[in-house]
Amino acid sequence: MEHKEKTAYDPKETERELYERWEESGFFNPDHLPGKRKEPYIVYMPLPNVTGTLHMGHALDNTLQDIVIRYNRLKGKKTLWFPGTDHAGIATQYVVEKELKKKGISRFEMGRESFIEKVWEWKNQYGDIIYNQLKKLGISADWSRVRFTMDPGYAEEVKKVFIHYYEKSLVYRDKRVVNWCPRCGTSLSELELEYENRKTKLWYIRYPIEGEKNYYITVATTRPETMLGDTAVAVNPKDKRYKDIVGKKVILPITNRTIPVIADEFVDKEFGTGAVKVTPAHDLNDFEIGKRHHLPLIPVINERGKIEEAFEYKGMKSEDARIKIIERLKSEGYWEKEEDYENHVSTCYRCGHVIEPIPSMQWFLNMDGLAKKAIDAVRSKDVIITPKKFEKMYIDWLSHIHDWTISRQIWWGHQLPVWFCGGKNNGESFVVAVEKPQTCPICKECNMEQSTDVLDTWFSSAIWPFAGLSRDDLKKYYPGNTLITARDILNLWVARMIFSGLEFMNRVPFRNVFIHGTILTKEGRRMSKSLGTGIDPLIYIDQYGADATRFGIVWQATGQDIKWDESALSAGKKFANKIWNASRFVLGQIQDMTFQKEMNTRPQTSADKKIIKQLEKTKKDIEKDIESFKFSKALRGFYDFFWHDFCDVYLEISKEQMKSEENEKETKNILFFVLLESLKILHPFMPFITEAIYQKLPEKEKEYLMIETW
RNA sequence: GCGCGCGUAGCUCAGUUGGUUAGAGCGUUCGGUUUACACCCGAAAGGUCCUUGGUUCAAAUCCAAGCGCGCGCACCA
Repeated sequence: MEHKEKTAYDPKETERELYERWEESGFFNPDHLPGKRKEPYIVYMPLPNVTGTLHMGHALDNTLQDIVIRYNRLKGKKTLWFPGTDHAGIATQYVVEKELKKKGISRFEMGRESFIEKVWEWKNQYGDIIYNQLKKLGISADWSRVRFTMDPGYAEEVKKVFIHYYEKSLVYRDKRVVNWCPRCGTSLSELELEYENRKTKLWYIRYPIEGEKNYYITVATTRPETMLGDTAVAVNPKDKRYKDIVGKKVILPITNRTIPVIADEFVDKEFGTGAVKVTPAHDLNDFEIGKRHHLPLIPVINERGKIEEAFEYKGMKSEDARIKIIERLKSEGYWEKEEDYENHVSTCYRCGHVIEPIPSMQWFLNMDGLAKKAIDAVRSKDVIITPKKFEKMYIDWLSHIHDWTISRQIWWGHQLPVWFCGGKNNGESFVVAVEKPQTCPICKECNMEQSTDVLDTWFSSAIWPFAGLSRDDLKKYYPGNTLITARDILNLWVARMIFSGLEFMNRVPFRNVFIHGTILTKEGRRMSKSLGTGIDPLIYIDQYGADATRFGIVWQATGQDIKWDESALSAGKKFANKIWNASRFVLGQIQDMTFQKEMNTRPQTSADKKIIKQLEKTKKDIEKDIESFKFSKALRGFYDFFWHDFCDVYLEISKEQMKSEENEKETKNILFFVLLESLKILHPFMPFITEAIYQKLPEKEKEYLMIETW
C-alpha cells in the first residue's frame, strides 16, 4: 500500500505550482515570448457569461482552444489567446433578479441604479470564480489582456459602433411588432427564442357578415383573446369559397366593430376554414398583412402580458381572458367548434416565459448589406467553418434574415448613446452622440435624457475581436486565426463577429471556425445549470487532476455530441500515471546525460529503428489531426504509440539492450529522445504532467516545455 | 412539414476514398509480488455493425425504403 502511493502520479502537488510559474514567466503574453517569433497565432475566447460558474461545456471549449494555442506556441508562433467575460445582459439580470426574489425584493422596488450596483457586485464575485476555474484547467490565455464587455474602454467602442451604424442609416428606430418577454419586460431577437410544442385547441369562431342575416364567416384561431384587436379577416385571393365575401365587412363579436374581409396570398386555403382573423398588433405575420393592406393596429395585450385598459377584460392575463372570451362567444352563439391542436409557442431563452408579440418602439439594425458580407466571407472561403455542415446553418440564417432588434428594455447593459429632448415633440426627438450634449441642439433649453434602453448583449460581443484590443495590439493581433465554439452561438455570435469585423476592420476576424459537439448528460439530456445537470469541472480536476480531466474531455470529443462518460477520466488518470512511471524509468537511465535537443545518435537495432519510425509517424499524424481539428484522434494516436509501442515494447527491449555495452549508449539516447519528443507532442493535451517531467530532465539549459521547439 | 446528423461489444464511442479474423476506453472473467508502473502485466469472453431490399467478386462503409433518437429551419393562423 505504501509502495503504491509512492509511485502514483499526484497532480495536486504539481499543478498549482506549475501554473504559477507559467504565469510568472509571462509566456502567456505573446509580447514576452522568447526567440524570433514572427508569425502570430490568435484565438479569441468565446466569452463566458458572468452568470455563475462554468460547466463541462466550457471545459471542453477551453481545453480545445488551449490545445491549439499550446501547439502553435511550440510551433514557434507568437500566440495570443485573448480572454474575457461577457456581461450577458438578460442572462445576468435574470439570475440576479432571482437571487433578489428569494429575499422578496423586485428590481422595480430597488430602482435602476441600485439594481445595477447589485449586478456589479455579482459580476465581481463570479467573474473571478470563472477565471479561477479556467486557470485550474491549465488554460494558457493572456490574462494581462483580459476584458469584460462592460469595461469603460470597451463601452466606448460599443457606442462608436452604434453611432457608425446610425450615421450610415443602418440603425433606425421604428414601431413594430416585436418578440416580447413579459417576464423580462424586454424585446428579444428571433435567435433568443426557443420553441416548445404545446397541446392546445383550435377554436372556430363565427364573424357575422354585415347587413346579412344568418350569414357569417368562420375563422380558426389558437388565440381567441387577440380577436379584440382584429382589424380584418383574410382569405386567399384564389379561394373560390370566399370570392363573394372579399370586400364585404364583418362584425367583430364582443366589440361590435366592423372590419373588412381582405384577400392576401399569405393565407393557406387548406388550413382551418381558409379564413384568418388578422390581428396586426399581436402577430408578426398579421403585422405584415396589416402593412400591406393599411390596417390599423389595435393593441390588446400590454408589456406585462395583460389585457389593455381599453377593454372590459382589462388587467387579466391573456390566458385567463381567453377562457372568458370563449365562454362569452359560446353564450352569444359565435362559437362553432374546437379541435385539439399542437402548435409551437415561442418562449424566452432565458426565463422560459411565453413570448407575446406586441407593437413596440425599438431600434433596429438593417441587415441587408451586413448579412451579404457575412455570407460572402464564407462562400469565398475567407472564413472556413468546420465541420462543413454548419456552413449551411450559417448561410441559411443569414439568407432569411430580418433586421436585428438591437434594443432591450432591461437595465443591465450598454445604454444606447441616444439623447432625447425633453422639450417639444413629446420627447420623441433625439440626437445620437457619444457624450451627452451640454445644451440640447433641438430645443436649446432642456436637460437631455439618455435612452433607458440597453443594447442586445450580442451587439457588444459581436465586436469582441477588435473592441477589446489596444490600437497597438490591433496592428499586431488583428485579424486572428481560429475561433472554437459550440453550435448554439454560431449565428448569435460568430456570424455577427464576421460582419462586424468586415464592417469596422475590413477584414474577417478569423480564418477558421471550429464547432465542437455539445456535452450531454449520460441520459442524453442537455447539460445546463438550470436543469441541474451541469457539472463543475473543478470536481473532476480535484478527483482526477487537470490533465486527466482534459484527457477525458478530448478523448470523448470526437465531433458528435458527447454523452458524458466519466470513465474516460479514469482512463486519463491511468494514462497520466503510466507516463509518470515510464518517465521515472527513463529518467533513471539518463541521469548522467546532457540535455539534447536533437537525437544525437543513429538507431542501431531493429527495435531502435522501429520506435523512431513509429514516433515520426505519430508526430506527423498528430500535426495533421490538430490542424484539422481532430483532437480526439490526435490524442488516441499518441496514447497508442506511447503506451503500446513505447512502453509495452521498446521500454522492455531497452532493458535488454542496455545490458550490452555495444548498444547501451544508443539505447539511452533513444529513450531520452523519444521521451522528450513525447512530452512535446502530449503537452498541448496534458500540459502539467509533461511540464513537470520536462523539469526533471537533466541539464539546466532549458526553461519550459511550454516554449520548447516542436 | 423541410433539411442535417446519428443508430457498431454490457456502457461511451472510433472505423479515412467499399478489401483478410470489425477496434479503443471503461466494465467482466482467468492468471501473474517480471527490479518504471497493481492507476500495472499477460490472456480471454463478449458484436444479426437498427430493419428490409438493392448495387458489387466483395458492404459497418455505396443506393432506396422503413423504424428509433437528436439537432437546425419553418408564417400555416
